[in-house]
Amino acid sequence: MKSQKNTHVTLQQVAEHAGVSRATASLVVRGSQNISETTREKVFNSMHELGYVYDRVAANLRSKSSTTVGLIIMELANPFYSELLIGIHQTLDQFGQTVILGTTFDSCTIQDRLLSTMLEHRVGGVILSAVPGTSGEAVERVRRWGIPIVLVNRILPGTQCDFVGIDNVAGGQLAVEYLIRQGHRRIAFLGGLAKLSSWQGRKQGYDNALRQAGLEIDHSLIIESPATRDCGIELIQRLLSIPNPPTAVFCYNDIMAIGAMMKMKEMGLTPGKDIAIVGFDDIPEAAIFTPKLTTVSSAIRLMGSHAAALLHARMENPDNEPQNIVLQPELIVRDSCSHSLSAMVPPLDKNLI
Amino acid sequence: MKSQKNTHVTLQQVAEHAGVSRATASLVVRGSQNISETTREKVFNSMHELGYVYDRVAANLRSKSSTTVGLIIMELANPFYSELLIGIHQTLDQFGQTVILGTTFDSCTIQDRLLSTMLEHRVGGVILSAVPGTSGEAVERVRRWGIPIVLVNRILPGTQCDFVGIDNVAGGQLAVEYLIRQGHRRIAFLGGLAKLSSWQGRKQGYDNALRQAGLEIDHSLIIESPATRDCGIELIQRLLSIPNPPTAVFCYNDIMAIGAMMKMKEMGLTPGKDIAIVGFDDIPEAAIFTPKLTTVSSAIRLMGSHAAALLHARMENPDNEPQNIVLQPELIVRDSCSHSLSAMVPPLDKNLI
DNA sequence: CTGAAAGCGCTTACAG
DNA sequence: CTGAAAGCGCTTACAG
Repeated sequence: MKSQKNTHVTLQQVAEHAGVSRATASLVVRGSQNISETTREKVFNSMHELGYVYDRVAANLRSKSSTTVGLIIMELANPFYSELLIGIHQTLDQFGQTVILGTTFDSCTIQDRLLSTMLEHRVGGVILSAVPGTSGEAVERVRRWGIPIVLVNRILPGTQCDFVGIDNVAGGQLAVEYLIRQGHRRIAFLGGLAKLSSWQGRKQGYDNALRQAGLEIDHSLIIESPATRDCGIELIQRLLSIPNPPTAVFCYNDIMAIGAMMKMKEMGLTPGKDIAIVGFDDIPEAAIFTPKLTTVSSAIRLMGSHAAALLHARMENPDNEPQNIVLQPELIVRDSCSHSLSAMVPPLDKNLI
Repeated sequence: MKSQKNTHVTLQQVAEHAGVSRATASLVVRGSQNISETTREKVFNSMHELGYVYDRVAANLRSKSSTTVGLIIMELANPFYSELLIGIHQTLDQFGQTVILGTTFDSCTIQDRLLSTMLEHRVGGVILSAVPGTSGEAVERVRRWGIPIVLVNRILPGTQCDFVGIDNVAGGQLAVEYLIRQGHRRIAFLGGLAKLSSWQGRKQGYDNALRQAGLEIDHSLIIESPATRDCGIELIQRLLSIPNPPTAVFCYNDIMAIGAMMKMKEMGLTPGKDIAIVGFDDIPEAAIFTPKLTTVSSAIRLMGSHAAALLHARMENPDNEPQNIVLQPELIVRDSCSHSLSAMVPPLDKNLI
């Protein structure tokens, strides 16, 4: 009657209206089996008539459950993370969980604050792409509360934890082997911070490929930097002005590769023709740039999807063994490294192949 | 002592440990002024010693408040929306609010479901980029629950609601006037769905600019479509094969413009030289593409930031007049439309300028 | 299948 | 500044 301004209808009121007890109404809302068809209908009718809205927050409090998951990433502006969010959000949605988002900008302080906030919000679990240098204590604090945590993309040494990531070694190797097959001998590894586990992996793959081809590692061709576009722009310039510049560049990630290619074009160079470029991640931008970027796919959405599934499994079964999911990368060949350079480089020693 | 597996510490226990009442402890946690320094310290010490974590969910339930905001957008894969999310998330963060995200994929059914979920989660407010064709009833249902709602980017006719968006008419006019000044006379308006308020605005701006220059509107140059990259690819092809093709194209948004330019390059055409292209939104990709896309900025992050601020203001002051924030667009001149075409087109009649 | 009671962890008055 | 009591909206046993 007086439902002009829907003053909050409670389950209590629904029960009274339907002529049943609160407990019964509660069972109906939660879809219990042991309720007669007629009772169920009576309750549903009352719900609709009164405009009832289930209060998940109250329910969660009482039953000590949770329908939210905390996601902590570096920043949204990086397409890698928005893709990751897409994957995570999509599969969490299927489990009826909603995500609470936090961005660290790679600051440990912010990450600590976010972790606290998530605990205060009683999240059912946390998906964390950890700031490099995160202490094991930080994740322990969360788990001591009985809140499961899965690490994504970035490994945390010394922590027994569910993890999902890409095989960076294989990825790096894939990229550099390809460049070698294209005839390149001087191949740079550009950008990324050496403290990141993903950098170490990719670098390892780079080393492996070079070594297997009998090529020497020239440390002047390996330059560290934050993995930003601007650094890509800056580093390629530096790299091309050294006495004996590389003919190919394996970039730490696509963002850097795109920065590098932009600068090259500005310098009058044609990426893929004058210098070969390979990226890592396969962000959407890689396919729209000219030339289209040859890159190693990180299967980002899939990674997100796995992270969500892993967390869900862990929430159901807290005491299982920690799982490690390592996705296999794939080389996506596009236009940023053609054969045209092979003429200028000497063939490999026969005995090495 | 037994804090191995931190069994949930409650405020009750903190109070006991500190030798104060529950009420006092509660006041301390919330930072009340009327507490003596010594009491405050005692309580804080106990909190740390016991490893207490404030339960925001319980607090919100009791005090009928909320620290979450629902955000409903079309999809995350569209850079426009991830930029919007960045703006919203950032300023909501400053207000201590966290966002619960939902994506509609432009389906009314999904949107209704999301709205319900948000209500069940007791969000303190909703920021909605509404599916075209959303009934006013849907937003009324939310507001009847006393939950404020702000519309972002897409207007909803007949709804009295806070709103923040861009001046699409001015934006369209800016773009087309620029093309006319560059010497173009046959200018297409490519893509977008006519049912979207933003399409109608941009189209209006297009009409205005043409009319003011004394140019006729040729309806064969106006093609509707979903605002996707693939449609951009498809439409440009169709547009260029008509008997008297345009020399310039104003695209509904940047995504379509990029699709169109990709196709043109594939066809051996140089965007900006053979045909001028202007986009709308200024997504990050616009600055990366070759040629760099000349476009109308939607000030996306700012829009998100305003939406968050508006919602916050409304939550504080539910009974104020609904506010309308209309951002002024800006033309970002880059490389996708040069002067080089001006030679091929006749000058404007003098009496029209 | 139902009802009465207790409780999730906090805040809200209100009397001291 | 403090304590005892009630209550936010729900779920959980448990006896019928």
